[in-house]
Amino acid sequence: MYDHQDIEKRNRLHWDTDKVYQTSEDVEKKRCYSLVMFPYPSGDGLHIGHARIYIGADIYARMRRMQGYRVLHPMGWDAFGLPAEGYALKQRKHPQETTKQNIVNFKKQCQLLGLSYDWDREINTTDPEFYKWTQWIFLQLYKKNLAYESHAPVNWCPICKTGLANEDLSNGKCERCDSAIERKPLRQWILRITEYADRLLNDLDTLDGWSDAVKEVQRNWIGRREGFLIPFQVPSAGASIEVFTTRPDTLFGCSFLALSPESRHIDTLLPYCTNSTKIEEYRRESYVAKEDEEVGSGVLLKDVSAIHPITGSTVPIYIARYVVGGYGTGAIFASPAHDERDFAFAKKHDLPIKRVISGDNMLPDTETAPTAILINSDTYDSTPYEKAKVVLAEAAGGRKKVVYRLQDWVFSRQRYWGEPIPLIHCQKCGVVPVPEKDLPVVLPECTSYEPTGTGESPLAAIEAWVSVKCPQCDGMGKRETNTMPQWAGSSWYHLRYIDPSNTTTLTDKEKEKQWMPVDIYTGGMEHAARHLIYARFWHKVLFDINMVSTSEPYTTLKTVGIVQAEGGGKMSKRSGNVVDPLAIAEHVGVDAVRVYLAHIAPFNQTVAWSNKGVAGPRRFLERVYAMREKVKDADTEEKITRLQHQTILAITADIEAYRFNTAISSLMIFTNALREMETVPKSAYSTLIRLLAPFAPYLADEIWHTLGNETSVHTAPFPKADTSLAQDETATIAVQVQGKTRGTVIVPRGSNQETVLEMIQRDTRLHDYTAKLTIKVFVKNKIISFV
RNA sequence: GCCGGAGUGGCGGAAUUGGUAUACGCGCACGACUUAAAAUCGUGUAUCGCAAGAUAUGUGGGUUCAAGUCCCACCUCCGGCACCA
Repeated sequence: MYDHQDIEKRNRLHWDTDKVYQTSEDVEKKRCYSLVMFPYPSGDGLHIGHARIYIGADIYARMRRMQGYRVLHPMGWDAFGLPAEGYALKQRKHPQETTKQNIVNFKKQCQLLGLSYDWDREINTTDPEFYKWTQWIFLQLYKKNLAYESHAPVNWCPICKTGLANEDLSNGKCERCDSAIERKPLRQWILRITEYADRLLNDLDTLDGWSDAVKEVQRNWIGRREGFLIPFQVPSAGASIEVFTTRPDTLFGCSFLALSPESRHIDTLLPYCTNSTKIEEYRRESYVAKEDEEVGSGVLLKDVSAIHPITGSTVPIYIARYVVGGYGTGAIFASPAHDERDFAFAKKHDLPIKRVISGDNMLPDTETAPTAILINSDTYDSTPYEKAKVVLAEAAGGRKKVVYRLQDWVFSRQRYWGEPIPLIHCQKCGVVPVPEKDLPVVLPECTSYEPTGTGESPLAAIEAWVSVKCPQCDGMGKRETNTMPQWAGSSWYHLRYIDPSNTTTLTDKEKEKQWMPVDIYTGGMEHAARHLIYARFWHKVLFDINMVSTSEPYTTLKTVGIVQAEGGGKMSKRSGNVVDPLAIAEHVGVDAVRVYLAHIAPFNQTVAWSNKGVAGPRRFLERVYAMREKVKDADTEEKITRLQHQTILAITADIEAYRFNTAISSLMIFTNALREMETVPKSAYSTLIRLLAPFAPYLADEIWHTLGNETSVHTAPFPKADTSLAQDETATIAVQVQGKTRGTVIVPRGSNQETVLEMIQRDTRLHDYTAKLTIKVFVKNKIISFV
């Protein structure tokens, strides 16, 4: 038995003092920027999910380093935001203090796991020297008119007491505290991400290293739809309502208009309605959080009506919650026979349901025809419906319009623990950006930082901080008191690792060119529609202002599968089934935990933890360790040489593709082969140890030193395969009869059909099977098939 | 409902372009060592069958000399989005 704790301690010390993982800046070398999604340093410390991500990326980075690449493999802390602030509130401490403690703990845990980060490049989003540049980027967005102030209703979490972006919701609830979301008109800073929607969508096609799963999530999230804007006049109010539709072909089936409660048209029409009280009441209710919305709810706007743009007939107008405010124009025309929701509404309010497309409708007991045509549509009858879309849209005075499900990014939070938005409100000059020389705008110290719930940030109460001279007119101004969301720092942090202590710019341009884009980015799937969209957005903005040299930040993306509790299901403190990787490591050693996680399943696949399973990798490592006593300087048998080169090929390819599970299998097969030998040739063993090094860095380095090496195995060259030596000299040919495999014959590699037949004839059993049959197919080195 | 992903032994899983299904590991069984147990080492382990052999990759079809892999239909599970017009 090896003493893992002793080995880990000594080698950690040696790695540290010898700076084994320092980033090489030698531009002659091939480069590898291996980035992991940095964590929010939670009070609970590093969990098994973190471990799986970090270990995977670490295995990759370690192999690249040994292969002679200059490797940038850094780590940092995403420490602003609601979770950090919530934790501090619970502890009744200042977030600055708890964050600091948590980072110390988290960093120690990373080091225990043997992760080969270059700690000289550690970053922290809450460090003023870091968020100075987060604020700087905000100013660039502001200058480019990509940040704007709005008073429109936004998602409001009554528990977190802050406005939230759409991305922060899950099933209409607060993603953090699961409480029902309200709509609240609020002064907000919003980023115009929709301006970049098409580029965010189209450039997905250039990301060959991303999985289709992630790209699909992003495509769906962006939700690009092509349709038309159709104007409906409301003469009595002198107004015109534009509706968005993808189905102008159903215009003749229009039986009402529906407006979202958030539609500005409501304000215009309200004075002309005789039931304005009821409408206002309905509207007010819409802002309150709802568990289950009643199907078909809505109120008629009495005594105002619209004119159908083609037929000229009168169309009633409703206020209805099923129309989403932020999508399209927040107003629709309803064609109940051809839309499920319109149908439900029409049924409830007793409105006409008129079929206008043959076969395509929501009415029961009808079939859907593939080549539908218009019916009940006056002179347009018989027009194919696809064609009718354009024809009727034109007839109605409509125009083409592209809309997105993606909405602009609500970027301000009414909370304390975030980057202050670097703007000043001046009575005379309006909104004035903080001059770049005055950055960072440092988050003020305070004793009480609880959220107020009034729609104002706690910062608003810190008079001494808020009051500031206007940079333009020198008059009295007030600082913007909203802070940035949690996702700000992570939208650009990959650039700071490149040049973490630069005081004049966010990252040196020359260095940026040396390292960007990130070669391989490893993290959780849960960031597919949030961090990964935000970061791509900011990166494109930085590209447009010539701060970065590529339009995409991350070339290859690897997402990790969830580690479930023993026997399946979610780990939770409540069920007491949380697996602490470091507690397990204390018993079996870090290396065994690493090998276990690598071997257990494909990296991106969900997997259940097994306490028993982790014993296997320890056994394996123990065997590798024990074998060193049989190692002698000796010639290697051909068989072993061949297997060795095959193993190198397999493992190299597997690590490159994040197939760690099969890499470990190959390593075990090679180990088992060596174990059968009386004496193990030193060269083979040395190869084994270097192949093992990325997976089990502690034990590998320990053994490496006992083999007489002075320096670390982690700076030793990774084994290179000789393809010609990896070739088998024989081939096993499957003999199939009528599609069934009846046996095999072994022949020299590359043998022709005649040789194979000869071998079959020597085997009486196979000979009997095949004697009267003819050869249908012969594939060299693989198969011979008789019928 | 829409969009993705996946169904292979008792369990986690393996299988270049269709070419010997079940590698590797866990578990289990038996054996060796031991007074004994643990650990370790060895052997075996898809199912049925004494055997020859037959049957097996979610279900049902199809293409092919040959299908886990390709095509069609369906079922189940997981993830994402969801009153998005």
